[in-house]
Amino acid sequence: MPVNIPKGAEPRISLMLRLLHDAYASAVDAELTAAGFADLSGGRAKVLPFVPEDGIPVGRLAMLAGVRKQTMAEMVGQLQRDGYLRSGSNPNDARSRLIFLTARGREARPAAMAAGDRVEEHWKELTTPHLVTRLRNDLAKLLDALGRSV
Amino acid sequence: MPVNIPKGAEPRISLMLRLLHDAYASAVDAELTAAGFADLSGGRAKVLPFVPEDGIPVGRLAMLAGVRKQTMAEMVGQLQRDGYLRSGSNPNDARSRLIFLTARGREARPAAMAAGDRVEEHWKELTTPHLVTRLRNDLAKLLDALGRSV
DNA sequence: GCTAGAATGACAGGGACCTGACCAATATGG
DNA sequence: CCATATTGGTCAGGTCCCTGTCATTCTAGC
Repeated sequence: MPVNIPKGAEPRISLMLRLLHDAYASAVDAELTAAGFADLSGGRAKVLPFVPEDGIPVGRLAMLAGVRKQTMAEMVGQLQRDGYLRSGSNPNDARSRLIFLTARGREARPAAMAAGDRVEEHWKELTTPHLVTRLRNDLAKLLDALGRSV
Repeated sequence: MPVNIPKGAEPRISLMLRLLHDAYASAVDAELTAAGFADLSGGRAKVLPFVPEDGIPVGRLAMLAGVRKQTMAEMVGQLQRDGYLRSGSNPNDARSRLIFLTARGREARPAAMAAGDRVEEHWKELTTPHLVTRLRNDLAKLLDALGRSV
């Protein structure tokens, strides 16, 4: 449980962003464990939804998931080791390899996709659907204003 | 520059929280560098505002800053190495040592406090003051609902 | 007084990200 | 058609934060 900060003066937005992000991540982990994929941590699980049947290169996957390609390469490596993904050669480009889902990966994918949804649903129950929707919109607007298209 | 994610379907709140947090952190770093404290990273800078004249133990500092005491111990170690903090013994408790600001620390403190404010100001200019305030409130409400008092 | 439990913090290790420097293969254009 | 830029990926290293475990010290209840 990641810290309780004392009631008092205005907390920094930065701190709240981090705490909320951490809360999200551990909630996703809990969902995945409950769904029988305990070895699929939140960080790695978010990769699966972006892997199409006909394969995808690592760099593209990184862009979709919003991380650097080095990070994605590491995640994909672990997911391969754990049997969720496999890689094959790319006939159109000898530099890159294509990443595919394995049978286990296909099994886990719906759970991975649902986990995030469940967390957001839970947040809506804890507060109001409106608040969560507004939060999402405000985050998106701010990121857009900062030059990160979302 | 931390990734541009493609316009498209709903981005996960989790992703936006992380991207925004990263944006905040690098903006703070930029402010601190501009203020002449290039060796003071955002992570460490947030410690200074919580160090009172009469000293404070590491664990308490951790609680105030919203991190684990191990993390704070590490940060304090670096800040000591870089001359922003010093530690003395605690007359009331032989287990703990008290952390104090050095002259350099006292110099840096206003900059550290201002940096976060400046970033939030900038965000208000980029969007609207109302949006940022609302975001802050919504984050606080959600954290509260999740059992993290803020 | 003395001992059970709480609190302070140190040590060891891990996870999810990042930047920078680099190589290999492809695409481009003069 | 060959020099150059671009793109796909890897290697090395760093940041910020976490958990778990352990020794030391303080504080109450008996």
